[in-house]
Amino acid sequence: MNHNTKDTHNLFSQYLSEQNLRMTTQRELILKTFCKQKKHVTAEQLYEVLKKVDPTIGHATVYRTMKLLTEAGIARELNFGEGSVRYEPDTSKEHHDHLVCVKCGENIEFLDEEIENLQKRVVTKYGYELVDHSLNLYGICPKCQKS
Amino acid sequence: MNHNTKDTHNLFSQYLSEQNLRMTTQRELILKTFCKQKKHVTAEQLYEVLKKVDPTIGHATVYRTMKLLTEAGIARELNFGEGSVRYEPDTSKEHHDHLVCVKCGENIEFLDEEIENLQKRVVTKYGYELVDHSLNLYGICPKCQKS
DNA sequence: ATGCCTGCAAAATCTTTGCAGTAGA
DNA sequence: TCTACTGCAAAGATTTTGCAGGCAT
Repeated sequence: MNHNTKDTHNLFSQYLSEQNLRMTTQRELILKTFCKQKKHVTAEQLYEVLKKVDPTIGHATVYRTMKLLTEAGIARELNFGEGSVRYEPDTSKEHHDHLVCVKCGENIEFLDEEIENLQKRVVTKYGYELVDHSLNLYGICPKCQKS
Repeated sequence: MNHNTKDTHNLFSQYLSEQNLRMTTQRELILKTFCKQKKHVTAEQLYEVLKKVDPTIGHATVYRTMKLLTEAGIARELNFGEGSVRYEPDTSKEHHDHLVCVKCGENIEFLDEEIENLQKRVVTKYGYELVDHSLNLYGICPKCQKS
């Protein structure tokens, strides 16, 4: 499920040194905390969690580090149209899309090979080179249908 | 292609009176101008166009009206992760998804019945009731591949 | 007249940036 | 040591809200 923290730490260290950047205690802590999260978090939510561990940490550091983690391929930005970006671990090999409940926010990750293949077909048809894609299905979950 | 302006005007008038709201000259102008746009516009871009016709129009009115048009089912919000929301005419009967070039922003609308059906299958599988969905494919267009 | 609507400006969010001091390698 | 990194606060960007006056019904 979750990334193995050691793996991502190595990945991040490698990315940083390639870019002539440094591993710092803050970046280590942010990565570790991010990987522990069970849900897709916003930078702000992650900041709130981090403050409990290290009250001196700053907003900007969280934002800057999440950007780095995204560039390193460790995190992935999700946009559900809420006004702020959410992040999930980016395990490229386990790509998936999202089914979000518009009432309670419950969030299911799914993967449908057929949809993936059809997407590639569309892209090819127009001569594009696929870089990324985002498929969000918005609905009402079984619980919310009852209430 | 575009909505027939008269149709949307009637739709909007009807929606407004249902909600005990009023048709105003500003709302008429915003709707008319929005329908004329060939590309997906942000509220800010639309405001810039509107200012040329009516220099007294305010930011807030554009934002408020686009929200109303969305509720009325005439406009549809698109989020390509740019930081601001774009709007397109929402012709529910002609639903489509988007293929966006990450370099030049060129934007192709497409519809793939098979993908649509597979989406419904996923939603049903999890017991959800489908409300909406958004599929964005990001790639590099043929022109940008060459340069 | 009633009360919705408008433009303006201020506020609210979310995110980025400049700066002076701090700390990795 | 050298220069990237940090926290802070200010600045940016987008969108929302409060208000006093205006306009539709």
